[in-house]
Amino acid sequence: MDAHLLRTFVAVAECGSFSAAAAELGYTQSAVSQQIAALESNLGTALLHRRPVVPTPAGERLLEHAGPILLRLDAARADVLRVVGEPPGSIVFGATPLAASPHVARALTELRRSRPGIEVTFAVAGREEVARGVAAGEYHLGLVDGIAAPSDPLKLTAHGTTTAVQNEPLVVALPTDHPLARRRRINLHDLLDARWIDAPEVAAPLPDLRAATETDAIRSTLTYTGTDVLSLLALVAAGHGLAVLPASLTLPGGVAAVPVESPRLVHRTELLHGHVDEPAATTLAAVLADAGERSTG
Amino acid sequence: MDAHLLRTFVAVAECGSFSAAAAELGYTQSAVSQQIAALESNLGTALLHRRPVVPTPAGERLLEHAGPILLRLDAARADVLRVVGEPPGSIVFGATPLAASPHVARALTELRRSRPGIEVTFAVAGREEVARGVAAGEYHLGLVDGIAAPSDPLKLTAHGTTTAVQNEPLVVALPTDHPLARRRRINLHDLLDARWIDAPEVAAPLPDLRAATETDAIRSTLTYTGTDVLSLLALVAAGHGLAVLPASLTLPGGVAAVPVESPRLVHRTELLHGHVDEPAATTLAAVLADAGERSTG
DNA sequence: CGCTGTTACGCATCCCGTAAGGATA
DNA sequence: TATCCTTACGGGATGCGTAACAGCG
Repeated sequence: MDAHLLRTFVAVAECGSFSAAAAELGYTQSAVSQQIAALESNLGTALLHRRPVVPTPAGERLLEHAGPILLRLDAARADVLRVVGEPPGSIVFGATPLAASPHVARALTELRRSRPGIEVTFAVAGREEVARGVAAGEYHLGLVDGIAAPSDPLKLTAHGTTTAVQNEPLVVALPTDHPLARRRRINLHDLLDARWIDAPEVAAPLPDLRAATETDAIRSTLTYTGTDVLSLLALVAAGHGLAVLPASLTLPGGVAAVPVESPRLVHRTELLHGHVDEPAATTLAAVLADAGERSTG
Repeated sequence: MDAHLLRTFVAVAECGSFSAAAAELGYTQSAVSQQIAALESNLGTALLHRRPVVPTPAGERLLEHAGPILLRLDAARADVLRVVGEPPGSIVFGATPLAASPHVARALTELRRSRPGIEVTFAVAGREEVARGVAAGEYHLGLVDGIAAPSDPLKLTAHGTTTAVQNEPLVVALPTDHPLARRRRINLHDLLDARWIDAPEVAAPLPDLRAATETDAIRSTLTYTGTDVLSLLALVAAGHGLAVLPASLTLPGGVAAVPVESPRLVHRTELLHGHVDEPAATTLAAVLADAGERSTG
């Protein structure tokens, strides 16, 4: 099970085509075919159906491992190089939208204080991209949000250190003219029939809500893949569907927020960093966590 | 960064010798030398000092990643093979000592109920061994204990699914004639000057206590590497040192238990399992967790 | 000198690319 | 027939082992 075999296997599975994967990886179709054959022979089982190219159950299982393994290999390399290389002249800071908005200003203040004159780049991206980028050394620090049971960690495929920065309650965002908009609190089980907006990057991902409510009844007719929270809120205000958001978000007109009472969930923010940035990251995490404590009581 | 290069790197680092690692892996010394050279050239930095053979800082960092990567590769293979292979005719159940004693009987009852007539093997081993064995498919199920902040997960390098089974308070075990033995509760910070027994497999590991108390003052003059709890308690009764244990443990004469009030820590037990055993594991986890709830209030 | 790691060199293997073959729509 | 994956085959690179060499006690 060589690493590059896993890499091409992932590429083939993602592309759904040997030839497309070959083009993407710079191989010939023949080489890709041979590599997949080698992997299947090594494991003694078929991993892909052909025509169409779809993973077998065994292939699905391997896919679950392959991504994290390859990520960790990149993380290992990045980590070793960080030990050897000089400290970076600038800091690249990745954050998911719902993590960035409450924390970016404070993080910048702390970074300016601890490393005067240093150049900082903020990049807002999706959860997987931030986790991957921090592991691979492209970002020095990352802030990732998500929902979880109270005190549970986020389920990230992260390979550096993760530090909890903030836990805060959740709210359901709904149009102000929605019949439930004036409720004092709400139970997600009462909203199983509602229409949800599937906005995995700027709201609680629906799969997480399904897991938390232990049902797959939560359904959506509108998917929003962007990273701009205001756009999502405009959709909510226009009645296209509901979304679960952190309570601290300041909402524009037309959108009401009702605290989620059950199931017990929190919006959690975690700071990720590679090993070498550890001292700076520790104080940064402390500052952010302290701010989180104060703002959420 | 090929997987087998990592494997030989780990072996060399563990053996502290190229030739010993070569013997262990079935290579010649020359091959090992070439492999390490290839890895170092690939990463562009030295990983090992020679004579004596000791990891460089970069090598230390790589070592932190290499173990989990190799484990995960084994886990991936085991997982794929489980999908393909037939369901096992017998179940191998691994557990750490402090996880086994309260749960083994109940787990056996549940396994007998869910799979009548099935043959079950219980193996008591260290934390790393159980986590590794479950990932590699040698054990079908594993119970691992450890200490953690309340609701925090254990820090294991596990690659299957982990489910919390029990959280319970901690006690300090001390001889009945110890001056603090009649206290109603105790703060670990008051015991920094005490003498501790370093028994990582049958008591709270001292490094965890140091991390929790945020000091490295906790020191030990006696190490116990076995997996028999009673032997440790005999050492405690004889005044050789203190140990932190789960509160539910029934203590023999000569040993007193004082609840730990601060820092806030719990003794946590988690069930590990590979993917394929999921249905059985889920109900087993539920049964164990239910029992834990009842026994600890 | 004895031990251990490195370097040189030859050989087997592996792996990719080219090109031909076969299966499916 | 067109597309896509597989197979056959050749050449280059890789990687191991043998053996000679070099540093350290």
